Amino acid sequence: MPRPRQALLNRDRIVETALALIDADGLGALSTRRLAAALGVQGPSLYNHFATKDEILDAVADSVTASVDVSVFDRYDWVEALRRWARSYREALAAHPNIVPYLAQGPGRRPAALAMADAVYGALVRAGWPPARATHIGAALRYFVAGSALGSFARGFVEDPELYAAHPHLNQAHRLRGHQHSVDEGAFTLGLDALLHGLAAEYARTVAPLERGSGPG
Amino acid sequence: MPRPRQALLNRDRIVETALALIDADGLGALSTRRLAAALGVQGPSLYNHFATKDEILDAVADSVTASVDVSVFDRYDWVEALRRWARSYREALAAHPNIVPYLAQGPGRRPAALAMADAVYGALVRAGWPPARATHIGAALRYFVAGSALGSFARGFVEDPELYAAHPHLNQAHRLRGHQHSVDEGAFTLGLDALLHGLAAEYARTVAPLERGSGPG
DNA sequence: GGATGAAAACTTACACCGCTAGTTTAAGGG
DNA sequence: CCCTTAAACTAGCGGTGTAAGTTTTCATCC
Repeated sequence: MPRPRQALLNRDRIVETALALIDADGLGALSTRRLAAALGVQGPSLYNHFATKDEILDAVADSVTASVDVSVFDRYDWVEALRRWARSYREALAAHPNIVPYLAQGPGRRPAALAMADAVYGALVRAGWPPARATHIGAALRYFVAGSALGSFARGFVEDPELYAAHPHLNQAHRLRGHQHSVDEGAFTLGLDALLHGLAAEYARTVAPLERGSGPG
Repeated sequence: MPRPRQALLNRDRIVETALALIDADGLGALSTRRLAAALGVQGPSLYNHFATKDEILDAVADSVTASVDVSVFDRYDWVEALRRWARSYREALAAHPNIVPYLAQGPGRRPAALAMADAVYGALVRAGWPPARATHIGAALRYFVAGSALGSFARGFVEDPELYAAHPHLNQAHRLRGHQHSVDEGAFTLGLDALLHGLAAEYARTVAPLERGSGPG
């Protein structure tokens, strides 16, 4: 089949299908030939639309990042905005956990990831945090969110009671998988609350005193 | 070459060499053939010592986990123990960042990872945290540590000023790579302090009141 | 409106991948 | 001493990313 009258592929369709395959079978199971087959096409045809497989993965990763709500930074104070952003970020990643190891390498050159970094950093500086501190806070939150989405904590444990016999405190660990959602959710909420609580305390101690009277007016 | 008089391979040598290759060239660059070549041997010979490549990676991951200091849980109160454990954990991972995506999938059946989970969970329960809460705390800390080691935050940004021109707050982002260590370290310290501060606050509110008078005596 | 060049599919092919099967020889136990 | 097991080998299978070159169609310009 030479050039068809109606193009069979376009970047969006490739990205959508790739994400679906990654969700279904994992990052390792995505090959150019399998992806092409799912699109009704031969493997090398993809290279008319993307230069490398990594470029496809970049586009997939950015499509996930794009679904994170960063508008919260315009509508809430920095603590509440961070809380809502972190939740939205985690939801976006948890919906596609298999792409997280790739995505977590950093924003690189992905536009949605850069826009998100910009929004977070900007909001923190606007709130009065010194630039270096704002960077640290953004990084710390990203650490936590990425870690929480990277692999389910609960799914990391095997459903085999015998395995835990030698470990005195893990005798219930084989049940974790059954409570995966509540474990992962509870850990995330606890950690996020603790992090924000701690950050608010530092803000009150180091930033707020300087802010008083330095506002507009 | 048939069975040699002196065995050329053993599991430890394979694991060491694999870790060195992963450190040097990344997880993706480790192939059985390359690993074998580095050991002066043909690819399939590895399968006399490990059943699959994943089994090799499991052993590599566990050798990294094994260097985490969990003795702190016997020597310090829970807050200080968590702080020191998290630092030791992060140091271990940050020394071999390329294996982290694999390792972060959870303990699975790896003995050192299980021993670590046991120590953390046991110490928290001993301190009076309810079991479910202890699980959450261990998970939250692991999220944060794994996220921080997964990819350097600073290294996630490209050293190309033009890329950030469109983002009003990122005009200094291209300098992040140059301050990688201080950025990553600062973010980790800030986040860890905030997390522990928040946890201590919740402990004082919910656990400590019950502990009073319920100790051995 | 016919020539021209780019675009989008194709086929073929290369080097590499994880791993299996079968072979050879040495080591070690009865 | 024999026999099993172990540890290296070679050969090879099906799969991978992607480069190269082919064919045909579409869009554009004189």
